[in-house]
Amino acid sequence: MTKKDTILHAALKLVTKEGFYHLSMKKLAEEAQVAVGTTYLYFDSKEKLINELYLKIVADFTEMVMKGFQKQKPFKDNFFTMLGNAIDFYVKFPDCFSFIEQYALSPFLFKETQEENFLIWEPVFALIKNAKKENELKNMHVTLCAALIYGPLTSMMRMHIAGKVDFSKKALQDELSQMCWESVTGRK
Amino acid sequence: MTKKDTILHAALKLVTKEGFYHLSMKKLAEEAQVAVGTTYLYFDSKEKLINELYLKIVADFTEMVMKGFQKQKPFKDNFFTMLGNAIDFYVKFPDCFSFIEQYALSPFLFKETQEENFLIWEPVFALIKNAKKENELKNMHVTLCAALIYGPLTSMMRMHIAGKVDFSKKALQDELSQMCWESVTGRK
Amino acid sequence: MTKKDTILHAALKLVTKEGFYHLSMKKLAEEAQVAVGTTYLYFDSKEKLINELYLKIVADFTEMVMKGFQKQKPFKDNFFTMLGNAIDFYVKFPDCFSFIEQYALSPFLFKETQEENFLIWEPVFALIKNAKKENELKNMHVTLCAALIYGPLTSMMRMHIAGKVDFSKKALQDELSQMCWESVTGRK
Amino acid sequence: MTKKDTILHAALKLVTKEGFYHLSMKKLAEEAQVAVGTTYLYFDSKEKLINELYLKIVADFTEMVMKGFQKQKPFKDNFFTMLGNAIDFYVKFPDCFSFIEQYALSPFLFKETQEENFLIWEPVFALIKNAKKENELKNMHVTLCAALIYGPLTSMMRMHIAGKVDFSKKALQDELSQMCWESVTGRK
DNA sequence: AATGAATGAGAGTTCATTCAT
DNA sequence: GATGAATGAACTCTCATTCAT
Repeated sequence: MTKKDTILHAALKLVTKEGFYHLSMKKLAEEAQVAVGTTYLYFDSKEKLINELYLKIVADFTEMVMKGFQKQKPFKDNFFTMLGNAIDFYVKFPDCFSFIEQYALSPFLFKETQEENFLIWEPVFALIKNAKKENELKNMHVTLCAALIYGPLTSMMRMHIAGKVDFSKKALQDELSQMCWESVTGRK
Repeated sequence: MTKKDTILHAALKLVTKEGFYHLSMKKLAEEAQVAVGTTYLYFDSKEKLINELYLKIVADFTEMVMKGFQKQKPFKDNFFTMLGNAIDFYVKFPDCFSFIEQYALSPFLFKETQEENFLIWEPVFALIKNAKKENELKNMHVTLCAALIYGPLTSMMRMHIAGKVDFSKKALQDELSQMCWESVTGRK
Repeated sequence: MTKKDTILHAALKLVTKEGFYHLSMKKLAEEAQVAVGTTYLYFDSKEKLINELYLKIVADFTEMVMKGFQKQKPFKDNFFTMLGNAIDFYVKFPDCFSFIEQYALSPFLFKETQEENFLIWEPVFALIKNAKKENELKNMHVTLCAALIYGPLTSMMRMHIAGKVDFSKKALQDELSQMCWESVTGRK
Repeated sequence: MTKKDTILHAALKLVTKEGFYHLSMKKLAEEAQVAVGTTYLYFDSKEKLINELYLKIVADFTEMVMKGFQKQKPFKDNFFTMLGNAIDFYVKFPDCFSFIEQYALSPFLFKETQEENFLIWEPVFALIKNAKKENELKNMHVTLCAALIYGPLTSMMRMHIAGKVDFSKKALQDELSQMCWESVTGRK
């Protein structure tokens, strides 16, 4: 792991544990076991660091989610593949989920537009576009469809992290996938 | 409006506009058009202020959502009433939505347990309990059911606030309600 | 007791208990059971209040110490009378001792000259002047003589207040007087 | 001089000049010619700084006073050595005297017990214990004996600092020592 | 490249004082 | 006379950032 990655990793851990509000460059440096000054060799500012971390996580997430996606495959296959991938990613890396959510919700925290808040949604919209062509979905607004897929996932993750439910169980994950599927298609 | 409410109102506005991260007592006082010291006449600390605001919003939300709920009514009526109420509240007071989301997502921002993050979920769980007795819901884990109801709503609101969609439109709201209904019951 | 005295009394109590450093007008008002504003009806400022309290205590002390002093009486009588009076005063009103000491030691706390720090010494110097005429004292610098009388008394009081010794015991008080007497005169 | 010592030195100077009451971290930093933040690199808090300074001064004082003290020497030698040392220390470092006095007199200024107020008395009590074995002292309570030694010294120093007397004069210092000696032993 | 002491603006909070009631 | 809500300057302390080493 490069020193840059070590720092990003430490940032992720601290943000998850204590939140943006309590993240300080000193604590970050300690966690990453480097000097404060070292951080600034790799990142122009705290803000840039956070943004870079966000983009990295989104890229990882997107890559993971798209794994196995094939345009020519039936929509149903792609749907379960991608939703399954997303669940896997979040359950495996709850810190990433936690970070993304905090980032998305903090207005102007470390970003100038709200656009990038929705980068994480890209795969969802890609999937929907794919489905539309096949006329697989119930007739509804595209954002609503996205909300029906991504919303329950985030809610489950929040409860999982809070210890309200154990979302690492395969059965529960499958249940979510199935319910989402029925929800947007109306079919079993 | 009492001075205390003026301050809470200003806090809500600022948190929505700039996020927790940038909320300072000085800016808050300016926004509320009082002196810094005045804030401390009504709240022991910034922390207490934020917590109080959160509890107030949750109380308002809960009250609003429960309006029209009647145990003896058919579950379907209560479902559409409550979900409609929730949508109305959030669309009418997007600041409240934004605040609640930030608060819930911030680990240990100003709270020691994660319990209170889920106060906002109370009405949802109340509704589900109500439904269980009538055997109206698809067979699924209770938290999943809650996620299928509350998740899409929050996702829609996020997109609404980001300007991705206009969720103030009655048609779209009804669509969400209908889709959620189908999603958790499997019936039209 | 007039309201003014009530306030002074509260100030004395608080300064003794928590020290100048922690004395606030709000706490003072609470202790005196008046409104903060009321304090300012009787004293122009915190500073003036403290100064007035100091002068009052010094006046009380001086009056008490001089009680029974008579120029025509033998020096020895006056010596034991006055030193006894001083001991009585301090033991009876340890708060006053504590206040005076703090006041005297705080450079420019609430005063512009150091002169008034020594008002409390007046009776001592008066006594010494009285003695000089009678040629009763050992040959020594007048300030040293004052120090030999007043110094041990303050030291005993400090230890008394700290609980190191019980200076309320008559035997110990008499011992101090006797030792001081021998110390400045060289006679039993 | 290390930066830490520079800061302690500045604190001592300011406390002497303006008193605890007016000591602010900003003024302290200015006096020490460092940034405010720098102070906090060396001391956790104002409180800790003050306490550390106190302990340092007491240690210096004690070391200085004990210099030349030898158990096997006659008590008289030790008495004059130690008292002379104490006088020297205070006359040479009146700021230290001033600081110690203020610290000792401030109830709960920055300390939780009154115990440490008396650290400065340690050498005095050590000396007395030494004397007791040799049966040199008049028969009196041990605290009274301590008061007869340390009390006049502090009183002289107070008057010296206030400009009432010039205690830097060797003759006056010797006079004090001699008077104290006679006072506690009854012998010349 | 790497360090961490140093910086100083800005944070949350307190408090002597005022003034409309 | 009496009140106490309101003020804002000043307090202690933090922290993103810099720079000499």
